[in-house]
Amino acid sequence: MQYTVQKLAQLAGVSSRTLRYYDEIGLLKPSRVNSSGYRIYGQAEVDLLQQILFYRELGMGLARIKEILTAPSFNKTEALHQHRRALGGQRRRLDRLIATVDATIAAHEGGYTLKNKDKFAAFKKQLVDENEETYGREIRAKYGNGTVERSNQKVLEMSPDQFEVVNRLNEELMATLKEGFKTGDPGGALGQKAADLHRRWLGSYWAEYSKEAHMGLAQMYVDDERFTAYYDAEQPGTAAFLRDAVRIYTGSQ
Amino acid sequence: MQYTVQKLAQLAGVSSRTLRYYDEIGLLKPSRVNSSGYRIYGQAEVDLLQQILFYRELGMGLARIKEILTAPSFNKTEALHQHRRALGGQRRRLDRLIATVDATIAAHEGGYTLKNKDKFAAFKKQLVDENEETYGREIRAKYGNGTVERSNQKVLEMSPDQFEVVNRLNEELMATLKEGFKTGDPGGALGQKAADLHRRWLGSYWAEYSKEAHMGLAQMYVDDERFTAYYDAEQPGTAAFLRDAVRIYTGSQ
DNA sequence: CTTGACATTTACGCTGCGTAAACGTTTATA
DNA sequence: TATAAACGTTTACGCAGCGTAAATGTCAAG
Repeated sequence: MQYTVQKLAQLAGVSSRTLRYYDEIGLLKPSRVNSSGYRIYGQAEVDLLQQILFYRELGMGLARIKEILTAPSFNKTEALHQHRRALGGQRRRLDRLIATVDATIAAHEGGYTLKNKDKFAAFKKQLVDENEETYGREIRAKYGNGTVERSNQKVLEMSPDQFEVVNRLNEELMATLKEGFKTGDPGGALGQKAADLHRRWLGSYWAEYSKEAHMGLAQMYVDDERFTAYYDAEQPGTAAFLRDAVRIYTGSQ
Repeated sequence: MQYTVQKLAQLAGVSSRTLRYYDEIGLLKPSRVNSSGYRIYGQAEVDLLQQILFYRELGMGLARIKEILTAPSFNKTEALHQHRRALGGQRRRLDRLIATVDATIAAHEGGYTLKNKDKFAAFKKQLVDENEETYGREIRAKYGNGTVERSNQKVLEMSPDQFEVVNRLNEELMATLKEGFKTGDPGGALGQKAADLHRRWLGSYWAEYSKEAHMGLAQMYVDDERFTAYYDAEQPGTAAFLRDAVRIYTGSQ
């Protein structure tokens, strides 16, 4: 059985351009080329193409497929395992994305559709209440009722967009802290970046900024075990690292 | 607060190239350009960049992000819903890929590691046995013991690679049948492609091919309700469509 | 005044083809 | 048999989102 590009393309359900491309990169060469320069494929090439398409459907790159299929000694099983790990990573990433999108949608729907307007408000209110319940007394004792009330008010007034920014800032802060902690130097670039992010994150909650208040809050992260637990969740010592970074950042003492 | 490219890049955790690119495509322009041509960004740009990066992390394209952020009237919620649907599709696709890779790995490990050599063999044997149990009597009655034995033997001798090809052929056959069925024309391109795929799929099981045997098998797909159920699973009438396509393909009657 | 660290623009490279242009070959039809 | 339609060929740009030079200008420090 002999096939021209078009025939093989139709048989395999790909475009003729694809076959020419595979020829070009040396992935699938025709068995011969006739006197007019036409590519002629035989049964062996059909079978090989099936294999190529199989691996392609698994989401593998053509270069990888070439390795697997052309080097007979290539360890296909190991390649598959590696690919499987990559896919697993992709899925975890996707799941995270989906969760975030869902949360964002919930916030938007609450915020922008009149029908569910209260939903987002309730969402934020719950956040404020939770915060009050968890940290309220200490923060009020330390910063006074006015500061806390203004902070809560600021959260309640946030638009979904601002809310996103805050969440992103927080995520970035945590990531920077994680990296910075590894360096062990709160005065280093990462430590100071973390302190700066923390200041900006704080700016989303506090109406006015002062170095003293900033430093005071950072100190509380170490003094109050509930804060410590939050920041040390992934890596013990992170809260202290942030406190030290903020101390340097604010130039305290 | 004023930032140059590098500063902003460091602050946001992206490369300066990225910021220039965003400027180039009009996604994020600096607040001003100084006399030396340096890009200067202000607080507003920092905030906008945060939003851009937020949507980027959701896996959105920059063009889409531009729409969302530059057109103030753009329906963000709808865009998010749409994106959510796309992500859902991606996850379903990923899950399918992962299942296939896992199955392939199982076959390979059985086939190639000595330790689990029997596993793949057992896998194939089970397939043969199941087949025997389900269709054995009819097929033996129709084609004789020899044909069935040789078919079973062929399956048992398959390498994992051949196995993959067969599975892929089957998938392609089902897909082509599904599309072809919509056209309602078993003599059309898709119908005949399905018949050809079916022949090639058959070639993986049967030692020798004959038009009569091919046609006979296709007829059985209609006569035997277990076959019919298999092919009609997604769309009733598919088995008959395949029978008709094979009738034309083999030039029977 | 030099050095080094920044900034700028221009432009090619990567993946996996789609799509078009410009042109030769085979096949079917008038 | 002439011609048109349907195929084949090569060359090459385009897509997304930057990475990575290369060539060159600017700024702060020693």
